[in-house]
Amino acid sequence: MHENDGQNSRPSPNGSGRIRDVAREAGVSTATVSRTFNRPDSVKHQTLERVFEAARKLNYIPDSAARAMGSKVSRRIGVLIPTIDDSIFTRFIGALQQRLSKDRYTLLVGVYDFDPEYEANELHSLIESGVDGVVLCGARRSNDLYELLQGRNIPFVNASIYSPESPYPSVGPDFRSAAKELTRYLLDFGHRKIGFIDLASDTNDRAALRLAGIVDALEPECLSLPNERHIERPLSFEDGRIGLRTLLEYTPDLTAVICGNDVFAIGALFEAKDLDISVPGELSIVGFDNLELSAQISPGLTTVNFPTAEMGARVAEKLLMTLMGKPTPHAIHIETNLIIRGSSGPYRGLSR
Amino acid sequence: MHENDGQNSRPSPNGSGRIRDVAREAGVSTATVSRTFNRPDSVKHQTLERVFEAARKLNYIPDSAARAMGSKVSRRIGVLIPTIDDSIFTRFIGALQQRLSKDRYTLLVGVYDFDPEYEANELHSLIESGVDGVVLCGARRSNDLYELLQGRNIPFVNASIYSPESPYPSVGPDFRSAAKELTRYLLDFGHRKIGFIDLASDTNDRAALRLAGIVDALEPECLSLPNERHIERPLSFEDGRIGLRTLLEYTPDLTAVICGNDVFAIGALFEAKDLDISVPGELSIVGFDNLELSAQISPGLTTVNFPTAEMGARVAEKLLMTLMGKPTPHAIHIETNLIIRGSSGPYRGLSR
DNA sequence: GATTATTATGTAAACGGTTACATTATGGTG
DNA sequence: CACCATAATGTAACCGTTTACATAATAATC
Repeated sequence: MHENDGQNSRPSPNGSGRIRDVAREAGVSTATVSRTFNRPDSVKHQTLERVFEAARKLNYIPDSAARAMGSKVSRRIGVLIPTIDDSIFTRFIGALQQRLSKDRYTLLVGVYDFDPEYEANELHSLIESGVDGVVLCGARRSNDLYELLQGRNIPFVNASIYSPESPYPSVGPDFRSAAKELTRYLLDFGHRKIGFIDLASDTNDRAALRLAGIVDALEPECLSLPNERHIERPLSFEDGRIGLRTLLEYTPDLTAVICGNDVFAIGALFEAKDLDISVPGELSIVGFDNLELSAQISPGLTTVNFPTAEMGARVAEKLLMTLMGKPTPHAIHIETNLIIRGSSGPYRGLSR
Repeated sequence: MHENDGQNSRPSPNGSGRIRDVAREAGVSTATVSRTFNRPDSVKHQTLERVFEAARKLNYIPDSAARAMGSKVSRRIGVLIPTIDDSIFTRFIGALQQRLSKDRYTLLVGVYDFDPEYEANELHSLIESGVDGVVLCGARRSNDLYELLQGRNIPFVNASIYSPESPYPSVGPDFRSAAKELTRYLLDFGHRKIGFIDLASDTNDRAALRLAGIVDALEPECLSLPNERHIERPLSFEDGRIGLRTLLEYTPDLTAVICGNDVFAIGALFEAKDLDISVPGELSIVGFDNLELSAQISPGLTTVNFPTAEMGARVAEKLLMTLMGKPTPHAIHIETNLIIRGSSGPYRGLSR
């Protein structure tokens, strides 16, 4: 009864009405074709085969825009990252992607260059693309953005930060504790004049937390972090070099530098080499993140391992749960651990 | 005459029928709202204002899926890159993105890990997302993919390769000539035992071209590149190290290594340092790409500068032209240039 | 001021799927 | 075998825009 009527069965002139073509070819209705792809177990085995065969024959690729329209769901997740030039973030989105694709979700990436205004733009653009959920980095951002998401009922997760006290869900490390631990490690080596290079802490809460953690460790020793020993720079190897030079300018007897991430730290390491400062003999340099490069370089970089791949998987899972209406922990802690390599050691006196 | 009728003017329960809400609020038809955003000069100034005001008030964000459905155009471009872990590609997509956004196009990125099968999957997924155009890397891929694109009339550009003789449009450097020039540079220093580390040349035409270029330079000198001096590895610093170790195992009197990209080269540089081989005294190491890191490291890496940011802009422009139906050159050449730094020099004899 | 060209807006039919609901086939029971 | 529960499929409305075409407003011309 459902066979081709033979008179209008050309597979559409150039690609229009496409699910209909498959339906006609297989001799079923469009609803059945749709079900075949979306809920195969609700379709009789034999019909399934016919539809698959027809789809294959016609080279059918469903139109996700139409799907999104029809179903009110796009199966797309958006993620906003501050930069794509730090492999810590590419690892993260790689892991996100991988986990999401298992549930047939697709990832849309927006990059905002650490600029809150771009971040807002990119979020709008993600929403325009119809994402079902959003992943953000950190928690510090304009209230407007949170309201935008909540107003549209778009679930989201703040990644890269662990903030149980925040009203918003989060998955990430406790940078404050990690920074404290790292600083303690340096203090135990006898370092007293410690410098700090990081991103701008006013727009970046991770940087602010690292700063707080350092102060946490310094205070019991009656030490502090004066302004001239706290440098904020944009992110690049070169800025790590600049950071170190600036620190040394004001504090020539500096004995240790904490860098908010390994990019700065590696830059500082290069600069130390060029300045003929022996590491760790005269200067200890430590970082955050544990990039692949940090293990390769020599001396190896002492750093705080930040398992962003694991974080990506956890974030994805949390978001997927939320999308399925299942409850999830409000804040998930990602463990970091101190990795000690050759770039740090006891203070051994200056040769400068 | 078009004012609210007052009885069903609630701004939609939770976000449905949205362009209608703006239309109602502004007292115009949905067509006018649509025109307001898409061809503002076809709308009377005063109406424009009213619509913008209404849109702002209702926090209107158009639904791009619906737009795509209605207009048959998504204003999305897809790009397929082999990896996101090499900053040469992040620079590239950054530049692409930037140029495309000027024309209000959005970029969708797919990563295929140098695996042709993934590449096919990702291309399907891009098409499913309704991209208006596609950017690929290199030209060597299954015919099916080309047919898929052509069958659907989706314009595309092969980036990272300059192939005027290919039937497909391309924008990129001439790796063969560049490799030849780089090799000549080493030969002129007296190097005769040269090793080569690169990606797998069977699936990667850029690697194949670099290989060909090296051979081009060696042949006139009656030299060749025996198998044991040609290593193919996946892409990572560690694989650069492995590559160098393997080369030295079979050819202990190696005097120079050409790496297909700077990641390998930097890995090799690290390995040389760990093996106490002086660079460039005992061994010259050169690469391709000119990463930020290659200038920072010491010794600085001699390499072939590959302006991927420029390439991104050119690729974007070519694709945009094509989308507007304007003719473009079939193949565009991106200039590379040799950057000489400290990692290469005359052969000065072994201490091994 | 009637007529015509031009500009601004409205009307309604697509676009390609999904899905609630209706209908038909299938299989199990007494 | 009539009856009913269940499984499989079909019908058609709907999602939020765009756009061809129709119509209304405005400007230009005589």
